[in-house]
Amino acid sequence: MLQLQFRAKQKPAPQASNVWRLILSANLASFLKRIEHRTAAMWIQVRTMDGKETHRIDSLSKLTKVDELRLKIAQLFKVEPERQRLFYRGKQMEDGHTIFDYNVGLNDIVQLLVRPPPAVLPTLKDKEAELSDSDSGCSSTQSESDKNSTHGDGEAEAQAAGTSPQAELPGLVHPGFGLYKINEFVDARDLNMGAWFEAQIVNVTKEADGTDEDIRYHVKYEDYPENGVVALQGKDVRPRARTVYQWHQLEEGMVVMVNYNPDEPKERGYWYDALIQRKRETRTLHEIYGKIILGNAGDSLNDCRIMFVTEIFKIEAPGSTETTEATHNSPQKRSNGPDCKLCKDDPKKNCRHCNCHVCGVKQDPDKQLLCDECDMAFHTYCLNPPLTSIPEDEEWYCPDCRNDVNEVVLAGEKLKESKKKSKMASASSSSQRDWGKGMACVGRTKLCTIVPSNHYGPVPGVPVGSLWKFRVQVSESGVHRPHVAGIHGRSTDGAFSLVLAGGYEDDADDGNEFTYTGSGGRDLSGNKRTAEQSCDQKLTNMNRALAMNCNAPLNDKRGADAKNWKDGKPVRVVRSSKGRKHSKFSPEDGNRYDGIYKVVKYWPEKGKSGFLVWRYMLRRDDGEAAPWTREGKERAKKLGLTMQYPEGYLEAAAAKEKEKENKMMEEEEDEEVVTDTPSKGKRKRKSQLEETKSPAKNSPKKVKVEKYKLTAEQKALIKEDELNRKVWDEAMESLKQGPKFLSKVEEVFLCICCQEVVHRPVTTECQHNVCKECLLRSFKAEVYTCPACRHDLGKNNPMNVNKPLQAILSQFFPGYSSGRC
DNA sequence: GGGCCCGCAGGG
DNA sequence: CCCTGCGGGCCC
Repeated sequence: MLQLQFRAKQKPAPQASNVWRLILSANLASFLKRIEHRTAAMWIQVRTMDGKETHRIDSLSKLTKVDELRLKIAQLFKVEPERQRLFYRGKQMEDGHTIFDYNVGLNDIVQLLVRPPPAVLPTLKDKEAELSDSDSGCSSTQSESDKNSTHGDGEAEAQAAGTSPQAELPGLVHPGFGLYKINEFVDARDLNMGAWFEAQIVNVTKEADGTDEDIRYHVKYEDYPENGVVALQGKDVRPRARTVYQWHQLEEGMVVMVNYNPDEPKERGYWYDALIQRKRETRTLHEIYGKIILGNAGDSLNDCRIMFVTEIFKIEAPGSTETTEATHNSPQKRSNGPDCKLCKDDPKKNCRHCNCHVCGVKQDPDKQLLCDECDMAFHTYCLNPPLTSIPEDEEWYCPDCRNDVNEVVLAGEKLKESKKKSKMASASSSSQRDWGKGMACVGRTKLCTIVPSNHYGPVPGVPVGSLWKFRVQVSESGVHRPHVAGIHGRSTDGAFSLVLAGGYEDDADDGNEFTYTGSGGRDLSGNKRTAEQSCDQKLTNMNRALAMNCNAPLNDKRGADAKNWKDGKPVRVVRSSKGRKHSKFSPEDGNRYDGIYKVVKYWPEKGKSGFLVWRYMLRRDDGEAAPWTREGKERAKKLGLTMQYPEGYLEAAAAKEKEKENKMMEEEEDEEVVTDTPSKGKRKRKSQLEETKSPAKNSPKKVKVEKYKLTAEQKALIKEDELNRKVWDEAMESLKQGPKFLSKVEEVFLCICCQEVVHRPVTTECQHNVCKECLLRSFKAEVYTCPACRHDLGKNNPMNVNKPLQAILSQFFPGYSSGRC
């Protein structure tokens, strides 16, 4: 069964480099000390299409150009830049753009497809050469067919002139074996590119004593008569696709046939099989992302946006053509399909999509200009000012596209600038500064799903004393989600968490109790995140949210004191090492979760700045010992709580360190040659590194982790869940790993469809757990098999919710079901 | 060491 | 969509 690569953010297990392995086994503490203030820059993963080879590429910036990336790839994969085709989320990456342009995130995977060596490339024009990388010769260019379908009036002609299967309909002849009859309309695969084309069986043959596998179907491709007749095996032929899925029938995990263009992902392309990986739906937007299956070698493109979601076909089962209606009568041609999806080609309807983009009126097609950028049509007389004649230039851009100089410049390139990006500071700023390295501007690579973002109280599995190097990791853990902001909350509800980072001098902290200052009252112009206090704060937004936690009616004039402070809403508190200047309770490094606090009172006051600020007093109310107490320290030791770094961060930092050492060595050698006076200082450094690398010595102390303790009730529920005995056995193995046990439970009870912990779980007879909701969706789409293993579940499956499992999961992850059906 | 200023996430 | 923000790395 295929393992879904979910959300494209799921990271592969890092492949520890040799350097790293050595360093791991050496003196970790001294190494960390050395790199702790060194930035790891940015890193990503590059993987070959077949998934067989993966390398981490270090020392990148988001501003690194694709060209430079190729050089690094060339070193690691031994593939010349010219032969690298790089794909990210289905887009082919082109030189001249940055990896930021393609939205490549930290530790994301870029796919590498290796072109055949230049010698075997036929000498074609550029565009065709590009296509023929994978093309076997079914090569009318795609752009050609596109053009046909955009010229409204030429269409009828083109269709009439094309092969019309209806015209002379030869009868079906059954050869006596095989699944398809002679003259039957089928889809046939192009073996090289993996796409499916409409074809017709002209003959079926089999060797005298051959088996079914030896049957050859001789087909001719309808649109490529020049290819002649091709003999194909059964697996490369199938009944002509005839069922279009409705939007609601599509779901993650289905394998379907879609139209996709690997070279121009936004354009119409060929028909490929695809595994649906993600389905997104908002009020205005329907998106499907899938893994495009390219060829026999198993090559595939991950996470490709399918542009034509209204033309997703069911893959017909082999030989399922007994109801020969569809295959005998004129099957509708897919690629030439005229339809404007908006007006359904109704000639009486005005349509701004397939006709004049200004008036939509379907008249004067000969006076409609097509924009070379957006492909929309415009009546010459609808333009402002109107054009009196057709312009002579080859290219013409409509007013919308022409106004934006950037877009025109980019036209014809592989990447179209997104509106969002064009509004970003980096698009307009002329600054030469490289902001793209390190952790300042990266996004999350994980999302906490075990509690919703509006969850109050502790996050299950995250003990007091947990320590993260960067705020973005605290966000990923679910403890404090905003990247920068100090308070997370909703003004109509309350605050969920806050961070003490010494941002406000007024604040005082004695561990169990601290005062905190609200946000706002600062001038953030100039794209800043913090600034001097420059006007009064108001009790709105996050300030109001935090006030809502206080057990007292809200008062935005004078503040309020809690009646019973412990009855207020709980706030998760994180202390950052930045608070050290003012508070000795801050951690030495990173960000530490210190437990639950409550708002005792809040009031407005004139701050040191002279402006009014809102102030809050919070007091600790948590059963777990505070990290700075002796008990808390012991507990942290038992649980093995150590600084957590982003995945791949230390490896990347180690690699960078090594690179630096190498460079230093080179320089040193140069010096030696020239001056013959080796620098002792540098020599010393090198030998220190060798020491650090040498194994055996100082292997890190094994920390004994406290076992995760199950309550009697939890034990009973697990026992009651007999259907999952094996799964629980596996999970219980992790009890000895303390808090990691909960991660294990999360992992083994992940729903294969939605990739979250199963909710209202149905345990199938094939021993898999799926959310009832997900299973219902599948059945609604008439897919009656197990989403995990495709075992037939039967149309009338009772879908009983596994009650003990639901109960135990709710205990481990309280609140995880909120927001789910 | 200190000023500058970037994307990202989240709320509204 | 726009606004906000107790990060974090660059560059002087």
